[in-house]
Formats: sequence, structure tokens, C-alpha cells
Amino acid sequence: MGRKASIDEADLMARLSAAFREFGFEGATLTVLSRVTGLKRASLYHRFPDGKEQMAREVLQAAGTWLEANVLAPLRDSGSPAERIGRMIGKLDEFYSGGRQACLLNLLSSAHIHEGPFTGLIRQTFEAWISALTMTLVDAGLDEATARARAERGVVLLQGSLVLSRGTGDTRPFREFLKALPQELLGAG
Amino acid sequence: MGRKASIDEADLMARLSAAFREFGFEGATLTVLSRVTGLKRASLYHRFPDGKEQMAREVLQAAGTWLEANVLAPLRDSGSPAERIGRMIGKLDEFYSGGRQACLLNLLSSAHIHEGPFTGLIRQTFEAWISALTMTLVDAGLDEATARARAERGVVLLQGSLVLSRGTGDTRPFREFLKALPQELLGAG
DNA sequence: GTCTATAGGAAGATAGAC
DNA sequence: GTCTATCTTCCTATAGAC
Repeated sequence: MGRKASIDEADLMARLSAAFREFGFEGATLTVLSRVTGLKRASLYHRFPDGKEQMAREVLQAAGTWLEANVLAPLRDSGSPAERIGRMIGKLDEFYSGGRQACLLNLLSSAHIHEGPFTGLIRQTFEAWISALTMTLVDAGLDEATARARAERGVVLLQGSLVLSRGTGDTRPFREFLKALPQELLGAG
Repeated sequence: MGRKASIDEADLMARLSAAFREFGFEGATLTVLSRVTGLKRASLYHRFPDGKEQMAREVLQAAGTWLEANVLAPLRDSGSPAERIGRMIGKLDEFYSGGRQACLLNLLSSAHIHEGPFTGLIRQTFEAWISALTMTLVDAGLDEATARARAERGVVLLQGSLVLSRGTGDTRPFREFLKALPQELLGAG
């Protein structure tokens, strides 16, 4: 086996992302990040001159880009609202690995705190998500206020089910959330 | 002003708890814990010989004890289910400072991970909470399965609303969760 | 029961060879 | 673009005076 490691861009970001989602910002030490990527510290600094904070920022931005392309854009796309929500659910299942991986928006919220480096990006991402979902529900015939309340509630249920799944070591809460989501968003209730 | 700090037991635990809830386990360094308590490192080690892990464990246990005494016991108490849930809501508002403080069950979940020192306690606390809430809803006339599903959903909504409140820097999601909780649990929906 | 002082190690980050 | 080696800072933890 050769001495020099190598890793393509996408795989690198995916592995860094997994580490931050598992350990949080402070828990994901350079030793951990080096181990999961197979790159030595200095190699990580070559790619990310501003160090760990840049790694977390780029991972968070990449997650936002993925969310926009795979979840939010399809929500604004063609097809019935029910179809669009169905597509979103498939992507969410993939993104959170069926409830086994946590959400960066939760795990990076405690980093530095009080207007930390990620605060603005986290808030924007939450708002973009709720807005896109709101528009889909308006398309489904709901009035603006109801649509927005349900969109926000969908995001709350997602985050809460991930917290409970991680806390109990059982992905069932997340899986049941996904199953119930169409009814939660579109139901007559 | 004198050189020696002092702090009573309850205040000490409250301040340590606030620090872990704000910064997480790894983020709450001894420097931080020393600052928020006003005690020097060595004084903290006198009280907690096993160090930071013991501090977090005792804080988590104290939170569990507080929850049992102030939230779960009242849920099993006398009064109508609606009254008992109303009392729970008042205590939750107090415990989470109206959405300004996060939940230890979420912030300590990433510590060490994979059967870390808090894993068992976190799972037990979630289960005790859901069980107590389930019993109250059975008392209210719901069948066992519906009661349990709604109890779990109540906990999911709580955790999710706290995550969204923290992520957006706005306590509104938590406040609206509290307001809607009686209907969520007892409503005909 | 608190303090000052410090040990010992792990953290983030950099220099320079290849 | 990756590596080895090193630097500095911060962190956890301990020793011992008061």
C-alpha cells in the first residue's frame, strides 16, 4: 500500500460532513477529521487554509446547496404538490440516512454561539426551507398563514424526530415522521 | 471585594447546566465552567473529582430529577388531564426559559457518541417522559396506541421547536409550540 | 473549600521537504 | 498535493499552600 492518501472533492466533503454531524464542531477535532478523510493535518490545511472553521463553513454551505438543488428546487417544480412532497421525502430519507445522521443545522448551532461564524447561514437555511415549503402548500390550496404554519411545523417535526432518534438510538421516530409528513402538510386537520 | 468565591449547591448546578446547554459537552471547557460558576478549576475538581464528565453527568441527573418531580409526577397527579398538561406547560416554559435555553438531552447526545457516558441516561429520560405523558392521555380517554403516538409527537415537537428557536435566534417557535400543545395532545384531530 | 502554580497532553495551526 | 516535524496555545487534571 502506498504512503500517500488521496480523496476526491465530493468524498472529502461527505466525510467531513459526516464527522461534524456525528461529533459537532468542537467534538470533531483535527485528529478525527484527519482519520475520517485519510488525510494528514497539513493536507487538510492545504485545502482549507483557514482551518476547521473553514471546513465546517464549506460543509454547511455544501449542505445548503444540496438542499436547494435536491429538496427546495423540486418543491417549486412541476407536478402536483403531493408529488413534490413525495420527492422531498425521498431526498430527506437519503440526506439523513434514514435517521442515522443528524442535522448540521442543529449540531453547528452551539459552535461559538452568540453570533458565531455559522449563525447567519443556519438561520437563512431554515428560512429558505420554510419558505419553499410554504409556497408548495399555497399551491396546494392552503391559505398563506396555514401554509406557513404547517411548513414550519414540518421543519420542527423533522428536527425533533432526528433529536429523538439520536437520543434513543432508534431511527423509528424519524421513519414515522417521514411516513406521516404528507398528511401533516396536506391533511384536512 | 473578597478573593474567595463561594456558591451554594443549587446555584452551582444551575450555572453548570446553563453552560452545557449553551456550549455542549466539548464546548463547555473548564475555562468556561470556571467563569460561569466563579470557581477556579481546582475548586471544581474538589467538588467533582472525576472532572468534567462527572459535572455533566450530575447536571443531567439533576435535570432528570427535576423533570420527574416537576413535570412527570404532576402528570400522574390528581386533576383533569387538561389541568395536568397545563401544569406541565408552565413548568416547561420555566425549564427552557421560554425557548432561550436548549435541552441537555439534545446537546449531550453528541458527547463521545456510540455508547458514551450519557447515552443510557438520555434514552431513559426520553422514555420516562413519553411513558408519563402516555398515561395521562390514556386517562383522558385515548386508546393506548393513540396516546403513545401523541406523547411521542409532543416530545418531538418540543425538541424540534427548541432546535428551530435556537437556529433562528427567535423563541417564537417554542412559544407557539407551548400554546398549541394542549390541542396537539388532547384534540380530536 | 478555595486558592496559586504547574504538570502533561491534546488541540489548532505552520514550515518546509518531496 | 501530500507528507514529517514542529510550534504555540489551550485543555484537563493535580499538588500543595492557606
